[in-house]
Amino acid sequence: MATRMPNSERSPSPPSPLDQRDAAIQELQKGSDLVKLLGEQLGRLPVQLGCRDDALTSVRDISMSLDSSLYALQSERDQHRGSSSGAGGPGAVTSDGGGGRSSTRARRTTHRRGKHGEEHPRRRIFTTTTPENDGYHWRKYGEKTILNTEFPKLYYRCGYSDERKCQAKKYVQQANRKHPPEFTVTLTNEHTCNTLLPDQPSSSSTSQVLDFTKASMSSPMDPHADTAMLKEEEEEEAPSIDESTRIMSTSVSSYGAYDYNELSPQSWK
DNA sequence: CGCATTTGACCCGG
DNA sequence: CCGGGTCAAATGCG
Repeated sequence: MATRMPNSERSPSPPSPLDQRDAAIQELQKGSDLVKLLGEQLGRLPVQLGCRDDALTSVRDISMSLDSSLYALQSERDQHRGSSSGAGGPGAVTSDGGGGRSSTRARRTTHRRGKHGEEHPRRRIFTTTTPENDGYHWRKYGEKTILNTEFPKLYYRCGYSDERKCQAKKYVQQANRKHPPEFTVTLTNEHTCNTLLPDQPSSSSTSQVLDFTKASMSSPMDPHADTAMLKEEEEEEAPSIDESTRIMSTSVSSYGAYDYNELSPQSWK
């Protein structure tokens, strides 16, 4: 467990001359996150406001734009840094996966990925509080407890990966246990299927994912309203986990500076 | 009854 | 050898 990043202290401002592109990426990330937050805030507004859905639509639009720009920039930087390969992508897909305890196990001699260095697929890492509704259908295919982490990592894959050959994957891991729990979401392989789920907005059923069916919610906020009770995602762990709560005491709420890990096995602990 | 999730086993890279 | 990622049989839910 001596595997620690030599950089025990992450400096917010790297001394090396950052490209304008990197700066733009950071800002875009921040903007994307903020927009997501805005979307949540909007979503929690009373539906009675007719403009709410329109606003949500706009927010979603903005988010997608930001995401696209971010993605493009990151791809550019990625291939600039790594090899000069033009991103062939997972063209040859070996049918065999990892598991399969069948007796007949053909050893996969073909190199799945990772040529000579940095050929890893695109990887977008960000944090959000609502990993469930990003507009895609995800199918969970695994869950693993990561060392030195408090919460397990959940592995999702595009629901149409079979028919549409969509290799998009998504790893979700709870970052902290605060009440608006944040989740670190790692998104790999852009969606090749354009099967975005029915848009949330529109007039009709507004309760697609969030069940406000019985929530009267006369008042916008209840003083004791804290148990949001996420309809999915993340288990509630055993009640024996306490340890010392000294980790990450850096501020509560208010996020002026986010910590974006980029292809680095960094951990909070 | 069909589908998504669960969960232990397996495989691979470091 | 260990840890992370994936598969696929079993189970639960609609």
